[in-house]
Amino acid sequence: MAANIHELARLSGVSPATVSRVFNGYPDVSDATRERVLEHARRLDYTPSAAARSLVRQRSQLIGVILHTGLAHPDLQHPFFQDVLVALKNTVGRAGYDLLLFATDQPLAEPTPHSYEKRIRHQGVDGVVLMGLDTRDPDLAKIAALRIPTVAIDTEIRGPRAAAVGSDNVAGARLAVRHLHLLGHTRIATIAGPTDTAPGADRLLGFRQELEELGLPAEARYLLDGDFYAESGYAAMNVLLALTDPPTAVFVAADLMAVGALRAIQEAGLRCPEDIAVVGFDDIQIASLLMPALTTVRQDKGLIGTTAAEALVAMIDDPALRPEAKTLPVELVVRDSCGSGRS
Amino acid sequence: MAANIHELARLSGVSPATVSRVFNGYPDVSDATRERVLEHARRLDYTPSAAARSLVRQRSQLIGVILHTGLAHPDLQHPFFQDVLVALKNTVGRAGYDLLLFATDQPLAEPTPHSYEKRIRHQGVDGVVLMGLDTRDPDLAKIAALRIPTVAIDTEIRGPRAAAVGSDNVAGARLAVRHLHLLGHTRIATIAGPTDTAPGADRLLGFRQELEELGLPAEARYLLDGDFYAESGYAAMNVLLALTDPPTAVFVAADLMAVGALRAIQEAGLRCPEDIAVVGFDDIQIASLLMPALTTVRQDKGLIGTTAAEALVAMIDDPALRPEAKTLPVELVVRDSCGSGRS
DNA sequence: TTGTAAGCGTTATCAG
DNA sequence: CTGATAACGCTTACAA
Repeated sequence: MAANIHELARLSGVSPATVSRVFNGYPDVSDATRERVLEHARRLDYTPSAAARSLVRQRSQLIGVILHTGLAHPDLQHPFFQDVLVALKNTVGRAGYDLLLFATDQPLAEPTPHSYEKRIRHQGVDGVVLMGLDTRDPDLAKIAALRIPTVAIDTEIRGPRAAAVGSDNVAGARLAVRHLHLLGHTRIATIAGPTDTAPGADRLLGFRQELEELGLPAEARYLLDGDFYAESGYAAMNVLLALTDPPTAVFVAADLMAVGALRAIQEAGLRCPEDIAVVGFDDIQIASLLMPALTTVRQDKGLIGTTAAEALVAMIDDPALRPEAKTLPVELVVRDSCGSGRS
Repeated sequence: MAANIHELARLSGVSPATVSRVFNGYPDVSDATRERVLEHARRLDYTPSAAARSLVRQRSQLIGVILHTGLAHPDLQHPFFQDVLVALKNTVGRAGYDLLLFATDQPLAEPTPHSYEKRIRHQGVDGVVLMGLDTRDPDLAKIAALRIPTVAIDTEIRGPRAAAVGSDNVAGARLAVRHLHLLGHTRIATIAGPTDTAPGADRLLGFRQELEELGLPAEARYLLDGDFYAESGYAAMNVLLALTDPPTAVFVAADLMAVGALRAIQEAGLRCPEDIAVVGFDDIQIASLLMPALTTVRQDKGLIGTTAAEALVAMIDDPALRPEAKTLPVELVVRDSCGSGRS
């Protein structure tokens, strides 16, 4: 059915080698020959086989993407990842790569490769992008040891060919806290993300650092845990509101959690920002349309994806390149949920 | 570096053919041999090459996923698609397939395959999933003509090996309208999705059908267009509110648009549901945490993904299987945004 | 500028 | 139960 290079060569009256040259853009083919081959290719609707090409070239033109989608952290479902994925897809696409999304890591029939690290080698991907992996995920080290160009998003990673890309979570958290303090708040709480993720840990770190710099105490009861998802923000805020001396402001480490927090506030008959100010993190699509519009720390998700893609392609192109971690700037977007100062 | 089957065969003292048998789970290998091969494989950390295997088997164990991510419809960014993608990934993963996410279709260097249809053939994917394609996208027909097992999500498609999977959008819309009418509403508007998408068109159709069945007029000024995203819901609702006789209820064809609509209502100093009732569609993660909690038509996104995956795998396994369109049931989830009846 | 031929790492067919 | 051997479709020296 599908024509191959021999068939096309035969019809064009040339050798397969010449056809190959044409399709790989080699200059040393006469224009006449090139035209003839291209013409026949069009008629045959010829498309070279990626498998055959990968085999001989030892290059797959594939970027493996690993998203941890365990039950505990269904990360692909977090809006953050979609934006990054789109940017990634577009940028590597421009460089001639496609994305291979690794499917479940549940054990399959025995001899089938199932660990991420095996799958990476099995598919012979030219580069790897890691998203949503816990900082201490055992796969991290195994993958880094592969010496395949790797970029980890929002995760620390060490290895000769591995780089991390992420937002400046510490600075972002500090920005948020500082802003709240500037507005007059001193009883500032946080609803943190999981501390076994880099964003979770770093945003908490920034929260503490800024509190300390401002001379404010970091009280344990003002320090709640969430999982980055909406329900956990709702639950945590309810705990805060039940305190005898609830905070007047809360730094919520993710917008999605802030949605839940906002609801808890309103359900309690309180108002945001009058009774309690909220600052989120991420600037997801709906942040500006919530009531009140959410003040938040904006991550440039597109830039994260683009940066990761570019770093990856650069590493693939230059085997000697030693990757460096990239921390991208964030920005405080002031809207209504933090009010304009304590009255 | 990476050991191949010959190396492993040599070390194990058998032929490559036997190693192949072991790794493909053929029964006709003595236990002793099998053990020996497996043992050496472990020591070598051997992983078979997907490219070589695809080449000889003419099977890639890859499912191509195409998401239309044009500027007009950044569909991957819609929460709906993430959930579907996760379910898809898990289900096909269990059957031994990985997902190939096709990157940008912007033209690349000339001879490189760039149209989706070419890329599908280039990669030799065993099946294709289409998401977010407009009903009349020209790629649709080309892909369907490929005779590669294909499943289109939320898009009509015709072809011997192509099936559509989607929610019952018509029934869902009717459910919503009927519910509003039951609550006493007669001036019911809709903020529709793009009518060149199946969900957009069908939800509008259902809206109209139910209105007609209820003997209610479908007035043009109560019929607004949106693009499934939040901002468009905000804009459309503002138009509705500016009418001299605004509707008392609105069926919004997507939850994300409903978020915007809710904000417009509140900004106008009106209350939902007291002044205007809202019913959404999708039941996205935050729907239950909005204020008011959103009444909506729930799609089972996981089921859509799973169903698509299963249909695809079934088609791949059985070349004679004629696919049939699958329309999955939806469910009205009553929360607070529609009130409990007109007072 | 073009052709020949070897080889990329597997699997499948056919003997034994 | 196991081993040769011939593909699979392409690229790439090396020759011409």
